[in-house]
Amino acid sequence: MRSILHIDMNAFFVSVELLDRPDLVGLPVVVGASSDRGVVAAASYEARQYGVRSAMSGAEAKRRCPELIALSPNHRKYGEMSARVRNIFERHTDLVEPLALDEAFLDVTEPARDLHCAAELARMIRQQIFDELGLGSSVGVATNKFIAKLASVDAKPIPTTSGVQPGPGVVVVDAGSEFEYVQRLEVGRLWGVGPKSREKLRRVGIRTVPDVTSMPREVLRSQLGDALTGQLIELANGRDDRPVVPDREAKSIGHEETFGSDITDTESLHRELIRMIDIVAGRVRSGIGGARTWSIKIRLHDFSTISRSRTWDTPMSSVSEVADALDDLLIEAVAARPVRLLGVSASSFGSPVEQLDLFSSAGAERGLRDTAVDAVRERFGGDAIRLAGTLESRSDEIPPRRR
DNA sequence: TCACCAGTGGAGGGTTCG
DNA sequence: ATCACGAACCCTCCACTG
Repeated sequence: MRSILHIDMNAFFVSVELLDRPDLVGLPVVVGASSDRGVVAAASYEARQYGVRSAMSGAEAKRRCPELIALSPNHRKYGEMSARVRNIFERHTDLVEPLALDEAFLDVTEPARDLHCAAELARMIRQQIFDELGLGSSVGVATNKFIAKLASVDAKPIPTTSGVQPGPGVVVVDAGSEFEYVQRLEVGRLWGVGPKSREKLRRVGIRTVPDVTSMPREVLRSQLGDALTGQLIELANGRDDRPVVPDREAKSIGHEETFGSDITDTESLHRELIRMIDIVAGRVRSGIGGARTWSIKIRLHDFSTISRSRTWDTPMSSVSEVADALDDLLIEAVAARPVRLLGVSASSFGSPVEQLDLFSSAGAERGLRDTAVDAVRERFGGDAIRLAGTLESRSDEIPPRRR
């Protein structure tokens, strides 16, 4: 029997900001949404009393709470604080799996023999986070990841119209009561069921978790496919044997941007492509070195999305070689239509095979050049060198659409 | 020549989550 | 027309291999 904790920081981005702004404690504060086009990244519980939620547009949030205070985000600060929180986790176990900056699973089966020891440990960790960092958190304690994650929601503070109730902080779901615990839920709360799957399930009369457990497997499979069906049945029964995996390796690295206004000319498109490959290639080189598969993602004016990819036999990280191949795919796929978004991503990582490059002098030169570019940027900053293809017409650059 | 099997991997489209 | 971004994962089709 495992002991799993799901720890979730309360209103993380806002709470971190308030450490530097104690004058704002107790007020409706959000991070993000500083312009009307932006969205709320995090909301204080006081703001939530007004119905302000994360992912809400800034305009909507201001409408619900006119005296709302909007702070601009500072991701570096959140990353640093997240590392300090993680540090506290790692005093208690090596089995820490971060889900996001503000969330992690801990497998504490080793230090805590049963769930009640685990709950004691959870209270200690919460206390340490509060004492050392001044931040609030909520913990779910259970025998598996899914139930622990659900329980941490129940551990949260409760915003009501008459004030913020503290919330229990730690919630334990006892071994053996997992099934009962999930039966009360709506089907959309199951991990992997988003708006699309929910609608499919609704069409065959499934709205709640008990509906899932009473439905023949074949009906589910016809709607959702094999993988999701298997997972759904497990979760609906309160079972989840996924392990806590620390140090998950990234399987892809990408970058995408929505343009301030749609791009219509091939020249600008080409320039943006090079710029994005350059960004991704830099991250790829600083990681494992190269990637065999490079993909582009295109969103057209009408929101339709196209992806194209090319896979090489050996890992690639040379901007110009990748660009040569992707540019053809891009021009062909776009077919002169207006482009709203462009993205580049790399996957199938491996270290580039040096010997192969050395036999082609052109390849070797390119490899050396990219490495030299990285070295200069390391010393003088990211803007010290920009690829020639991205230099033209900085003046007519369109402002970013977001924020 | 056709059909089949199982496994693998690429391509392209899509969903979900934070 | 739900907002943008980054990442993981899934499905289907298809080609190739033995």
